[in-house]
Amino acid sequence: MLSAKWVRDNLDAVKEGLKKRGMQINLDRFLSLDSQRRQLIQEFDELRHQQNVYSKKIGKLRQEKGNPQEIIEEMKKVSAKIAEFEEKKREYDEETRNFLLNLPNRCHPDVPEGDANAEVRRWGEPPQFDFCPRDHEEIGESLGILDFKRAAKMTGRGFVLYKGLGARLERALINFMLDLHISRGYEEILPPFMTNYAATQGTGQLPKFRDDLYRCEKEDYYLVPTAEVPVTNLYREEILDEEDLPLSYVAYTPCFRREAGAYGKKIQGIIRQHQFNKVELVKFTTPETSYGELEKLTLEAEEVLKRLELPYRVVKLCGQELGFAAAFGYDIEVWLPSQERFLEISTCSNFEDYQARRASIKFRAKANKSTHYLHTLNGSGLAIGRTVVAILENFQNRDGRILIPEVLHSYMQGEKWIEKP
RNA sequence: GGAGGGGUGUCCGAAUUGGCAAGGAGCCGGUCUUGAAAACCGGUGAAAGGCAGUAAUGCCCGUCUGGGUUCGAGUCCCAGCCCCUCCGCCA
Repeated sequence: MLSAKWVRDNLDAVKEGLKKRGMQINLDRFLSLDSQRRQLIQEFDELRHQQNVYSKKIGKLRQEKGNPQEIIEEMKKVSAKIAEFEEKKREYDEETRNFLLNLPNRCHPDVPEGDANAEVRRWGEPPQFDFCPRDHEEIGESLGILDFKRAAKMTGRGFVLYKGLGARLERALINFMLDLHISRGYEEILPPFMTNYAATQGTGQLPKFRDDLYRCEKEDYYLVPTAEVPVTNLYREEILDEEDLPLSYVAYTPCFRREAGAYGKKIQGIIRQHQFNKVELVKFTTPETSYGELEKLTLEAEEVLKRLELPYRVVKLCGQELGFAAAFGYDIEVWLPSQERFLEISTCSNFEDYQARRASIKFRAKANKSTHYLHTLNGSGLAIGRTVVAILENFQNRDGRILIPEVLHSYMQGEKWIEKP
């Protein structure tokens, strides 16, 4: 979140960000609340000061065998007043906190105006077919590697079951991506797949996006919607050394999302599921280096598509598409032959200090040992299910077989084709 | 799931019947030394926050977390979290 002080001092930037995001939030209400709150704090602190001074006097008097009864009577009144103020202060603090938790991050000046993303670059050529390309759902079912009906039977709508070479392809992709990122300097994390309330609030999913999460009621634990949540919370409430930054992590987790109210052709098959696999990249950096690191992280995610020989493009996210907690971000979109469009397969974001402030993650500066919030970044590298979609569609043959990308052969015990058994 | 023990700074660790949160290690500087270590001297250290102020600074908060009792809580009471030991269950 942003701090009350920052919002107060940077009203124009906050307004600009809200405008780009197309959001309406009443800042005047916040401002009057904030000034009332500060007035209250001053009076409250003054009373506390009085209490501290006189309490010491009472202690001293008692040691000298004097009678402090008169002061005690007087201080009872002060104490009662403090209790009153405390109640009010709690209300103000709560209201301020609620406001700030529901305020999105600011927008970086480079975030495009309007409601359209801006294309930055393209790689590869969409494949030309001398037949009508089928969509992944049809391909998957006809090859017997995807089973939606039986997944619905054991769980419900929005789940899928991978079989045989389909399951092996999914698993191969997870390992291929992890190995690639590890070889390029990322450290692997295998985190818990559930997080507690504080952690889930730290990255911005709570309280605003409560309805998008699966919750274990008894423990108040949340199934992770992305590895970003546990991995960013690695250092919650910690102070790191500047020399140790940037830190780069890669983590595989399944992701669980309720996705309430999403239907339609665009998200058919395994494009949007309640459970999907993802390999995620997370970085902790200093404020000075975060945008440079975002470029590197994005290229890292692109590298996966290059090696899989899948055509894609990169777009700069406009304010309305930008995540709630992000200040700036790119989408990587892979070519989808059946729909003749690009499909989002990775979002790479710089959260600046928004998550760090929520989760209280700081670093100690080398120069003067002062502490500052660090910057957090993340990006999918990549969403596994959608990568399967892209492979099935882009590498399909007239005869219904699927050519497995060469880099995956060693991960699939030499299999080169997915075909009907 | 049950029983017991514990949580104070970067680390170790005190604080009596409730009354200014010891001491040590470390860190920084110095003396000594060819250089270092050791020793000695001095300094520093209770996070992070918050409020006021141009600032120096002042004040509030702050002993795992949240409540409560009290003029006053590290200390007393209640609830919770985490760690350790033992018992039960268990892939």
